[in-house]
Amino acid sequence: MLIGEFAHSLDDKNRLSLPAKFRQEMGKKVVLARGLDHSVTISTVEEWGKIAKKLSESSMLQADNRNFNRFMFSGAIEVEVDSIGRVLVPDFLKKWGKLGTKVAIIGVQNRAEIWNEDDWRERKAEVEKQADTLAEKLGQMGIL
Amino acid sequence: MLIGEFAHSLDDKNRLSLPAKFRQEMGKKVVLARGLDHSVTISTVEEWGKIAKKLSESSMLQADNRNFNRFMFSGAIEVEVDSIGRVLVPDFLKKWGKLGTKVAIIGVQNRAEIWNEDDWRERKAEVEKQADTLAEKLGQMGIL
DNA sequence: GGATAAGTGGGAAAAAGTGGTAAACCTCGC
DNA sequence: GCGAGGTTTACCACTTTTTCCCACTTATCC
Repeated sequence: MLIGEFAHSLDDKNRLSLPAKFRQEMGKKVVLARGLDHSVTISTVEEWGKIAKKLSESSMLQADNRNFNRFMFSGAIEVEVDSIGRVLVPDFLKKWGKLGTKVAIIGVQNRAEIWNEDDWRERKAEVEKQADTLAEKLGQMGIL
Repeated sequence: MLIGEFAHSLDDKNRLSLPAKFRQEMGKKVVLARGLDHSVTISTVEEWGKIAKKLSESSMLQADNRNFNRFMFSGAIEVEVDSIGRVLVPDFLKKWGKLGTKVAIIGVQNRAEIWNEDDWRERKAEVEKQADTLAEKLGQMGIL
């Protein structure tokens, strides 16, 4: 389980250190891909395999699906984690995530997400604003 | 698994470097063919065999299918990958894909596609615009 | 506060991508 | 049949990008 939030930096060679706490679980190969809301996801190869399988099950007869699959597969890449825990973020994902030097890496269950630091801060603030509502919901669900 | 997006160029001898990440999987012979939506596909010989098999199994009774099959088979060509990873793109495929000097090579699971760089950029932008659809599709597939 | 680990940065070596040259081949006309 | 012209193929060379390794700084843990 990947949890926590980390502020890391993308250097001028597009290298990104994975949080030390994630490294063991991630293994030495990970898959970077487009995520929702212009985030960049980091998954294990296994997790990505599951996603790829689901994607490939959609019909190729519809133009919509073809383009969607092109978008998802072309937007992903398998990268090696180097000897000290860094990965290379390709340009097309850097653009997708609007990533600059400062990024946030957050753990979300079985994947991690990379965010532009400012975007993440805003998003987090919004979520926190809704914290009361959230607590209420959790209460209703009997979780708290 | 062929994934990722790469910007390469088609030189004035119609030579195209395959992305280094694709070379091992592609082997030393590949099949170039007409793809849907005016893309040019690159497949391994094995993958092409599977596609050809499916095509040949489709009903030959319908005139539509017969013509479609003629079209697909006549447009496919087996080419050698040279010693440094390049293939020769024949003129009729270059025309089919409206390929100029700058092209995008994208991995789409079990095949790669060659696109005119501008066409690909536009197509990608179209998908990106539909953020709602993106979330919806991923949701439907149980990816999120 | 010292030791260890984590994160960042940079330089040298290797590989990838592109462009070009020369040799082989084929075609066509004489 | 032979040679000229053009086309194709194989090989070589250059430039840029990527990869690998090492070093430094900052943070963390006893």
